[in-house]
Amino acid sequence: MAAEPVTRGRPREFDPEEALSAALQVFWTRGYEGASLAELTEAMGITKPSLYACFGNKEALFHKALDLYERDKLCYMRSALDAPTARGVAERLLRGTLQIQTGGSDPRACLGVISMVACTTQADSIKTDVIARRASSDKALVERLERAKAEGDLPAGVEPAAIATYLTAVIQGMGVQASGGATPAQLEQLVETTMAMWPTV
Amino acid sequence: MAAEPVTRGRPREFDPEEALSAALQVFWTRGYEGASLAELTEAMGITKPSLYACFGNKEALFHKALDLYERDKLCYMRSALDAPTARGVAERLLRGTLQIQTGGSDPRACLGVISMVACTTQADSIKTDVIARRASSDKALVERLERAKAEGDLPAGVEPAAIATYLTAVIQGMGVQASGGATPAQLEQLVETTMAMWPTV
DNA sequence: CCATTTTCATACCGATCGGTATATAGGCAT
DNA sequence: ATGCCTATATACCGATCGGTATGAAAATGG
Repeated sequence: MAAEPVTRGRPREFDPEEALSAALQVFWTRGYEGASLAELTEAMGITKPSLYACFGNKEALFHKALDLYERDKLCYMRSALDAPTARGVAERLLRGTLQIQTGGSDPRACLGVISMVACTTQADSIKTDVIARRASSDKALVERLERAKAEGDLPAGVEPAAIATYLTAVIQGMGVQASGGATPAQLEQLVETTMAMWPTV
Repeated sequence: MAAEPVTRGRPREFDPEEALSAALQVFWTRGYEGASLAELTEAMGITKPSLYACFGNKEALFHKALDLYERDKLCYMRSALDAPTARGVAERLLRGTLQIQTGGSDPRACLGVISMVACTTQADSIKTDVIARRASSDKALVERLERAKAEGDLPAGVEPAAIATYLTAVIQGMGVQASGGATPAQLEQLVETTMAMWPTV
C-alpha cells in the first residue's frame, strides 16, 4: 500500500474503498445483472463519470467488489482451515457462513452463489471469475481434508474430495435457503444437523 | 380438460402447450429477469401480441411455466415420498434431482433455486410464488419423515423438520454446483456422499 | 356475400439499460 | 496569476427493455 505518488489535478471527493464497499452491498442484494448503474452510483454517492474514471466499467467494478468480498467476508474460510480437526474445519466453515448470511438485515446467499446461479446473459466473464475463485477455495479445502485423513482424522472410507464437495454443497444450499426467506434459527438448525451428520472417526 | 367450446374467429396457429414448454426452457436457462421477450418469442415461435393474447404478460407466462415445471419435472418429488423407508425417500429425491440437472445439455440448477436466488428487482411476485411452492413441497417431506420416525425409521434423536431442511439444502446446493459447472460425475458423487452420511437406525 | 370475431404481423411506445461527450470546477507547479 | 491536469456535473447516446396500437388475414354465423 504505497501512498499516493503525487496529487496532480483536482482531487477526487470520495473514498474509493468506501464507494467500493457500497457497490458491494448493491451487488450482493441485487446480483450483477440486477444492479443498475443508477442504483450503484446512488449507493456509492458518486456520478457515473466518476465511477467509470475510478473503476473502469460495471464489470470491472464487480470484479473489484468480489476482491473486497473475499477479503472482508470470506476470510473466515482461510482461518477455518486452521482448525485442529476436520470436524472443527467443517464447523467453522458452517458457522462462518451462518454469521455472514445472518449478519445483515435479512439473510441472503453468498455473493458467489448468487453470481453463479444468476448470471446468464453475456456475463460469462463474471461467471468464469466466480467459478475460478470457488475452485481455488475448494482446492484448499480438499488439501486440508487430505491432511486430516493422513492424520487419521477422517474415517478410512471417506474421500476428501467427495466430502469437500458435499460440505460445499451444504454451505451453498444454506445460501439458497437464506435467499428463500429462511430464518436465522432455521439456518442455525441446519448447521447443527449437518454437524450431527458428520462422520465420526 | 373440456374440448374447445367453439372456435369463432381466426384460429391460432400454434400449440399453447408447446409454446409454454419452449418458454420454460428459456426461463430455465436464463432466469426470469434474464429472459427477454425477444428470446421468449423466438423460442416459442410466436410474436409478442400472440404471447400477450394467450398468456397475459411475462409474469403470468412465468407462473404458467412454473406450473408446467412442477408437473413435468418435479413429479419425482411426489413419487419419492412413496418410498418405503426414509432412506429410500432421500435417495429417490437425490437421484431424481440428479437426473433433472444432468438431463439437458449441461447441468443446471432447479428453476426454483434460480428464481429464489436471482429474482431481486421488482419480481417479488415471482419470488413469493416460488417460495410458496417450495414451502408446500417441504411440508409434504416433513410429514413423510414424521411418519418415518413414528415407524421407527429414523433415529430417535433426529428431528424430521431438521432433516428435511438439511436434505433440501443438499439438493439445492447440488443445483448451485450444477450451475457452477460441476460434471455429472461430481454430482453423482455428491449423491453418494450424502447417502453415506444418512443416519442409520 | 357480408358482418363479426379472433389472430397475426409490423411498427411503434415510453422507460431504462450501460456508457460517454462536453463543459465547468478545483487542485498543483511554475 | 497562469497553465495544466484531473474530477465533477449535466446532458446525451444508441440499444434494449416490457408492452401495445393498428390494420390485414382467416375463420364462423347469418
